Amino acid sequence: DHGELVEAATLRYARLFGSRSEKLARLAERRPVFQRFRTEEPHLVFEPARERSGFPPDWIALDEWMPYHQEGIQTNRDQAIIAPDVDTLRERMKRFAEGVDDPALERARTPSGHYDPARAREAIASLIARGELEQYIFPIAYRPFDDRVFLAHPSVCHRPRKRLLESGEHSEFILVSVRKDRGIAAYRHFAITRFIPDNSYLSPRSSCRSRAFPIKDPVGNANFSATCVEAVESIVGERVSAEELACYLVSYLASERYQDRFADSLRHDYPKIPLPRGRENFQQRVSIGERIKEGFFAPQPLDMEWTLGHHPLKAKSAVLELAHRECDAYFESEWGSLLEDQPPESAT
DNA sequence: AAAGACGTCCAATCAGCGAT
DNA sequence: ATCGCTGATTGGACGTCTTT
Repeated sequence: DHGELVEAATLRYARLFGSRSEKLARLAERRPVFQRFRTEEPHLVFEPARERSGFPPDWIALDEWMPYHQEGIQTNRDQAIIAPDVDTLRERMKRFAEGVDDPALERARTPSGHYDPARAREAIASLIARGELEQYIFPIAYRPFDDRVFLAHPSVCHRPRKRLLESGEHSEFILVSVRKDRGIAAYRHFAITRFIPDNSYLSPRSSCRSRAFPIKDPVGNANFSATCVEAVESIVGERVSAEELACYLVSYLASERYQDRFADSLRHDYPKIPLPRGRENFQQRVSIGERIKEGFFAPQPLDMEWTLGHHPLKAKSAVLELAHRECDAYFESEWGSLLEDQPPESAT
């Protein structure tokens, strides 16, 4: 028996950046390097207190807005079963079935605890023999602005996500986000795709997997909770479609202002979005969201550096850039008071 | 049993940096 | 120019638990 805990230990935190000598110099300085902090209920996390308050309590989490959501495709054999087009994939699968040499098939020929190449080869051969191979070839949003096709057959694809494929068939577009992210890079984990996303669409890190929120569920119904739809409709005063609701959410999710302001919360769970203030607010946000959506599907003539998820990109569509600015400006005008929210006093 | 969720861990590769 | 080191990136393996 060590008695009851009377006093918590003093916790101090520092993270140093730079070269070795810079770090040593920083450590050698007299002034304190470490930041003291207190842990906070309920989780008593060993991290300095959040700099800012999180989402306001009445904002609604994305997974509440859109009840059907799933992780993206995880093939475990990208090289073999993902291809730029159907012909390439079909020919490659023929080579796989026939045992013809092809460096792209190396993974598919390597056994692992969860994968038997011999069985996979048999399964593919039989698909080809029955003329059914193409029934399993689907488009995939592999990486940002890099759509491809993949073979959604369980013999070769670790997680083909059958239900997600069905959703994708019904959905005009799909929102892509993540549940959490431990990294230190800015939170930029939001995209709109035409096809169902790969698990690593936003980031290859397994702790930060992409999740698809299709606007229609696997059956083809609007993928929005009845509660949320009713709440929005009573505020707006008329029926709203799945597309409109999705665009409304997009007008928040795509804003870098929003992403930066709530970065701490976004690292721990899904984004949250408030109900609209009124009819006009809803309509304006829907129209901003529509332009963001168009921007994601437009050609990319702008030579500029930006980040989507953890992927640095070198080109951007002019439509998207304009819509992003519009998004930020609107967020600022609507939620300026939240942006001014000062960090709590931190002891040093 | 299969599919889904969600972690840890791993290997290959590469970039930056200071030292040799 | 090369070497060793750190750390990030990338694509994946797999354990464990839950849900279907």
